[in-house]
Amino acid sequence: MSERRKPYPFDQIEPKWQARWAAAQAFHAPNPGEPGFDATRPKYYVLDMFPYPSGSGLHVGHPEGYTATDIIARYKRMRGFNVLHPMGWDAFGLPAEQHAIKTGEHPSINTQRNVDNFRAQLQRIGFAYDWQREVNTTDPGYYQWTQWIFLQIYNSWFNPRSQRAEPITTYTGSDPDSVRLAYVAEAPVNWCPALGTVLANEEVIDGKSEVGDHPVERRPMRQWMLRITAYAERLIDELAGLDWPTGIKLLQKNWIGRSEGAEVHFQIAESDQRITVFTTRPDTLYGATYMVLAPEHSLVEHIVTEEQWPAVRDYRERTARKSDLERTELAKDKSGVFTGAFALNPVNGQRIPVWIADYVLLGYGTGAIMAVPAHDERDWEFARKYGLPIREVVSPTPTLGLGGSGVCEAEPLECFTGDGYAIHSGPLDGLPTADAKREIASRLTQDGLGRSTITYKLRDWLFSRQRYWGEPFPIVWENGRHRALTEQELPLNPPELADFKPSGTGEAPLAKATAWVRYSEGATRETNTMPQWAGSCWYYLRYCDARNGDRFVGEEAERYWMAGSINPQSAIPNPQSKGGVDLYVGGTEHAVLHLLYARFWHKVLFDLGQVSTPEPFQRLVNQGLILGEDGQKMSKSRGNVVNPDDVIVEYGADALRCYEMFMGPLEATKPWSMNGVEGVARFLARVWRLVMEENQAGEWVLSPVIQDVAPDKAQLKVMHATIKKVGEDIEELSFNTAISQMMVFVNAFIPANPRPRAALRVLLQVLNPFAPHLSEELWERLAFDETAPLASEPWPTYDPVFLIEDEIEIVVQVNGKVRDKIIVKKEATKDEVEAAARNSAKIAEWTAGKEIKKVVVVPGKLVNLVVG
RNA sequence: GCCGGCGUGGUGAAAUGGCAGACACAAGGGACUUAAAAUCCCUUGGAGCGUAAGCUCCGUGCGGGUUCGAGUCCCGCCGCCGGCACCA
Repeated sequence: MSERRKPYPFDQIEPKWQARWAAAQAFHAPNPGEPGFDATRPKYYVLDMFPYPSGSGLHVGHPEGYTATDIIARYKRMRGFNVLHPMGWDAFGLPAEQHAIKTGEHPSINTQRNVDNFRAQLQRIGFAYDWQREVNTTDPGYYQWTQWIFLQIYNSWFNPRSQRAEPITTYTGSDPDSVRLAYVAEAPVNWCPALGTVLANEEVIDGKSEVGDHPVERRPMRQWMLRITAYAERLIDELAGLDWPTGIKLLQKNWIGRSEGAEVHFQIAESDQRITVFTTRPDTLYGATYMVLAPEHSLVEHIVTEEQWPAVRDYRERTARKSDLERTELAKDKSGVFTGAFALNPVNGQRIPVWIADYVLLGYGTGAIMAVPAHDERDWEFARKYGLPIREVVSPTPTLGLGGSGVCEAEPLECFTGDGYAIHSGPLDGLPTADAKREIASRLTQDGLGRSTITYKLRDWLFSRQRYWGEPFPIVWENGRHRALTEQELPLNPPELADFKPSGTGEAPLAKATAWVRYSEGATRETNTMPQWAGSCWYYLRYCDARNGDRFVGEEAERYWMAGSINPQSAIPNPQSKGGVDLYVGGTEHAVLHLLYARFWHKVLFDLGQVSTPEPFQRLVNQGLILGEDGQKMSKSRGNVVNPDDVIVEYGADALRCYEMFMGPLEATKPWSMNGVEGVARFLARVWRLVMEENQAGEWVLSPVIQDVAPDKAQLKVMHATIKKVGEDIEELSFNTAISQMMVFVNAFIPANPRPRAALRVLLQVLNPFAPHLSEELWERLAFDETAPLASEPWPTYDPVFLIEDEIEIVVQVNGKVRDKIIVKKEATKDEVEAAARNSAKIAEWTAGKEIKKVVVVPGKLVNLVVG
């Protein structure tokens, strides 16, 4: 690209202001107790989802959300808030480790390089971050506290009576290890051979790893788990008070998957064993014609008959070998094997066969079901395939006279899964489904055969990884038992290694550091590391007090930034803030993982009295995806990735910022357009030329048309309308329309001669959050304030008086169609407006010879004449 | 299959139930210039009528409904995008 003249010298003014901000620490927010802290101002905490500093640097998707929060941060500062607006790095993760495996270079070196690059890129965009609060999850001063929080979790249990986490010392049972919020379990896990590690359910997509798309198989392994299921109820209920998009709330709700139903116990015939099932349709109990256990269910070996053993064993092995992917792919074609055992239906003593089948999952409910093929699609399909009986017990309509059970029980022709009325169900007959559920549950409870219960899809969080580049667990093993390190032993640093490869056996890379693993005579360290989510579960808390060496966050700082309270006695939030992070902006990809995990950790810390709000993020906004110029998702392979650095070189950081916001609504998915960037750059150049003009020598000098004259009436209206609209639009995160309004302003003032200084002052003030470099530069050149930068000016106020016209245009409609426009005085009464409308010659034409049946007058807006 | 979200000019989009298309992009025309770039001005939803100022009709995915009035609210479809998916 040939060097062409810049429409305005952004290449000089942007680095100049960035250097000044850095030198002055212009956007540092002091904590309570620090010099410069102003306790009279309310707090505003505006947070970005911190990035993983990848080797490829920023793409234009990053600055979308970051610019939105930056505008809010700068605006709220001007509005008199103490603004917390920090940035940091989610720097543990697989790519750095894989780079280390390839090159032998320690992952911290590569990570540091990437972090430096990301920081430089963000600083070139001119974000108003408080860089003194920068955090890095791989910094020992940070992960020390990640490990510390893990210990809080490890040393707690969930007391079902209080419904909260309590120190493990309050547990009075015999086996505290069985109730800890962090525990070890031998469980079938998602093992990914290619990555050499296990993965959380959430990290497995369609049977393949989310990272790298490698196949994943089930394998039983000893793993650390976090008891997030204990919080299932609260994680759902407490969503209600949050200002989150309803879609995200629903996603979390569905992920947690609460379902109400009942547990029912079935006795195994000729055995002392019993099977407990979970069902949401206990009202169909009379229709249970067989049972199914998950193939891996521990009861299987106790009940299977000798002659069925070979078939059962064979089926179990085949199932175990199947990856999740195969299990999903084969979902359409159900398979199973009869165990040879029979169970007794607790309500009628009927003998029904017990099968195993992989359409029943070990991890959900009790891992066993009663099958009611007449009223469940899956059971229906299975029963048809294996010729099992189908018994109808719910009728879609109240059928009178067919109540007598035992008679006339022809198999139904199709499966009916809706609600209806119980039939062939003894005492339930005739009851609508909801009543039948209640009735049977109370009967089962009375007879000790079952009870009402609630089940969740959510599983406990598999929290260990066989990786090098993660937080080591602050745990040692002695005589087969785990115990916690003391706080004084933190941070526990990972060992130096020459080779970062996983062993491939499922043993973690840390196991290779034998000297490190040996803790003492007879005690060894845990060799797993924590997943990447660990560090991001609490980084927003660390920002509140990022350099605190004694605590994960100082109490006073936490109380102020999270609860808005400067009262040491209580955490009663400031009425201006609902508490928590006031605004959190990030992508939808974190809707269930990060946001659920972080809420869980926060609630544990809240229960333990470590933080003062029950929820971390009060308001959440998802920015939409930015597509490539071709309308496709940006990717290296498509070659449609836009690098913000290139945009800055060509058009400047302010143009990048403004274009990102002008593209469309923040939450919408929208394609990039370089032409669009150019259009916004043109707007900024017009702002520049509103103040500056080029002299004969080609130098930029203050425009002589700028004079200290009073703006005229029309100009005042534009000025005040702009202050009003830009302010309101920022509050609503409607940045694209705010920029439109500023364009209207500029279009109105470009022809003005003389050009009133006062008008320019207003424009620079409202433009500042969007284009901070340009507006500061012009502010300085116009010398509006010799000492203070524009960024610390208060937001201008508007006077509605200037928005009202003396005469207003009224639309006159006939039968809802616009037929004329009339001008009336602003104080005209309804009757006067109506009279004026009737007086219009055009209207007379349209209403000639017709009867005016009705007149609607909307003051200041329109008159509608209804004729017939 | 289930649950969300979205359908408006050539394009990105705007519109507390009250003039559909603000603001931009692209396109076309003009001014300035030796020329180009930059800049400035004008036209630009579709169809039709008029020499002209202008006027008329149609138009927000499709079909109904509520209302004086619907892009906006309600019901039923169609299409696209995202999430979940044997969850008993």
